[in-house]
Amino acid sequence: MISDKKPAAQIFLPVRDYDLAATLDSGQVFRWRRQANSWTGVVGRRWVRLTQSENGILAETASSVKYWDWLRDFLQTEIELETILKTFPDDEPMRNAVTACRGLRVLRQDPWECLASFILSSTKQIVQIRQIVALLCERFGEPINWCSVEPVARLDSATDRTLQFAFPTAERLARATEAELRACKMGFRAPHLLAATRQIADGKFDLEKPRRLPLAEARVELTKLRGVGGKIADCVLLFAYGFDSAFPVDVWVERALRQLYFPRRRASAKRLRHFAATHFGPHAGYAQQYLFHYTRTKMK
DNA sequence: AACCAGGACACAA
DNA sequence: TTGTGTCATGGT
Repeated sequence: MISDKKPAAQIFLPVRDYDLAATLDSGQVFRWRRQANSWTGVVGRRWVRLTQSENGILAETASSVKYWDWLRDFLQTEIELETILKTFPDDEPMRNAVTACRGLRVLRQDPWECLASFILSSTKQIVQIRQIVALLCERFGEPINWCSVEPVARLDSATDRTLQFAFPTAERLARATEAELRACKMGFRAPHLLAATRQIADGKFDLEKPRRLPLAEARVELTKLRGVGGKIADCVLLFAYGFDSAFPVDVWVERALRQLYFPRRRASAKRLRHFAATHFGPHAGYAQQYLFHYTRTKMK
């Protein structure tokens, strides 16, 4: 296993209103580790360390890099956050969420990694999803170049080994057995992941197709995959395909909607869906992420 | 020590 | 259409 020890390339991405911590620790991605005010993770086949500063983000990679578009795209540093925030409804819950989570961004992930990760997410706490994904990468992922982390700044010494591997490809996972997957602690999600993986590896499902469809059709398409219902489809549509109006409703968001918008009323599930689909505007998914992170962290 | 977690699915009424 | 049981696993 090759370790360069020191980063081989770096770039400074100037950006304001970007909160790395809120973004990387808000349940969109599951492979990022914090040490001091740096975050280490893997994007595609690249080990990356990001360091927040006042005027932007310093990015360092273990391998040499010529172009950085893949990272700007992943981090979404080029978008005008202010423009998006202005489209949010001007009500008190939304104002509180935005104030509490200023600088939170919706990332643009690889569809396969996002899809597989969220198939593993059902009725799991985020910490546990991280564990499962870590095991999956260590056991089935390709080794990549990485840098060692300073022991002094290291808060989580046992877990950075997983960042020495890329996220496993669908082709590799398709050759795994259900027992091997269950050994990664994913339980009843193992047959789901395996079936979906094979649909993709066998070419029966094209992960590029949803990109070309309107939201509603893309959603139907994704739910053809085993283990993918409406909620997980919405996550992938929002976090990977860039459908900003996709609105995932998990237990936290449902709780937030009932609590913040329908206190002391027994809003039906149908009414809640209608509210979610109409109240939050063209970037509803973005608003959803603020509500999710807000209720999960700030409202205890 | 119960309770709960970024659900999906098959099936009932 | 809405409601139930089931499926594993570990943190709090």
